[in-house]
Amino acid sequence: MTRDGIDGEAPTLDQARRQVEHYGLEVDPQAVLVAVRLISAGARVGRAAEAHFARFGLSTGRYRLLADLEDHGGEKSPSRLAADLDVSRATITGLLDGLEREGLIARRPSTEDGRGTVAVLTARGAQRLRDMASEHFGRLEAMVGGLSIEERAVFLDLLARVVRGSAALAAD
Amino acid sequence: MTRDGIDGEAPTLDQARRQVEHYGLEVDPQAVLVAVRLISAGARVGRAAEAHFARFGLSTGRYRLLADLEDHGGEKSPSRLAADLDVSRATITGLLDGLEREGLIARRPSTEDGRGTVAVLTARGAQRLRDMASEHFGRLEAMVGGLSIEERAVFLDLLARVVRGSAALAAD
DNA sequence: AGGCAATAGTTAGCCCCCTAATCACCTTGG
DNA sequence: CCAAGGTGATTAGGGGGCTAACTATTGCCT
Repeated sequence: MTRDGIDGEAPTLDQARRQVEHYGLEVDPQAVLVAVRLISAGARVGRAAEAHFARFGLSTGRYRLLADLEDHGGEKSPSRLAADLDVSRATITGLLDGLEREGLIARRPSTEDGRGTVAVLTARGAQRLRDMASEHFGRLEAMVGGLSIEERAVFLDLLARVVRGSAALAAD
Repeated sequence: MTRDGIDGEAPTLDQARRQVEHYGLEVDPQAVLVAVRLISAGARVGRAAEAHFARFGLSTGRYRLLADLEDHGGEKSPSRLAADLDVSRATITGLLDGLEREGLIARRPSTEDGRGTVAVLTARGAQRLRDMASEHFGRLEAMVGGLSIEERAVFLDLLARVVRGSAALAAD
């Protein structure tokens, strides 16, 4: 498991230790390992999610947008979507373009703001969500099936704290 | 903290419950929440990492490649890099292109395989790693600073198991 | 009222990652 | 010994995300 070259994906404690020593730093190798594993895990999970949504002709971003729209009654402005999904407005434009091309959402001008637009979930979009719901949620559940209820609670807590800590990466 | 609209980023248990109910599924909302939070956290951390590496004129992928190269004595074939970093060979080609353009690595033809190339860490590349080491590792350490030693160990374990579970997303 | 900063949305250009297809070279087996 | 299949690397084309810059509209403030 700590072998080299075979699994080739998860960074090891040895690697972290070697690096820290190589530069003569006084940093805890385990802390580095946790950080590196999290970054690596994030990428892996992200790609798995992308493959998952591809089955339904969607991507992670497009699904999140659709689901958020539905949860909000089927209508929302792009700016609001950007804030709620925590991505840039430009990204929302791109996601809406794709979803509109497939007829899963529609854009209509805002009635109360001349600059504004509102994204509307179409019947087709709602249908797509319905069609995939069972398999989608089933797989999500299976993904965390290896953890007990208590472990899940602990994981949620730790994850939230590390995510908060990740601000330290980008700070300044 | 479970309020809506303010933090606008982390999905809530309420949302998960609403969705599951909406489709009349027998799925544990907490399990869904954990999965969704993980996916969302992965994206967030990934973007933070990208911003972090941008400070040094690198990206996550480029840094990982450089670090792996150094840890391996400064030389490795693209295929080997692809396997060890767990990305496609095409991605490695792109990363090497960028790094070569900046003079951080060089490509030279393999001596024992006419098809092969080997990526070599240049002095400039090694220097770049040295220059950023202190800040880089310091920030990584700060990122997980909110967790105690024991919590880090627990987190590593849970993370590994969830990542293993993420195969369930892409399976079939 | 008139000017000007703030906001909504889009566009353009960049990087990362992917898959599929291509070309070159290696290796094996009839 | 040479054809066929395998492997190394690249290219082409796609999607997602970002920032910065641009257009249009709003709304505040003097």
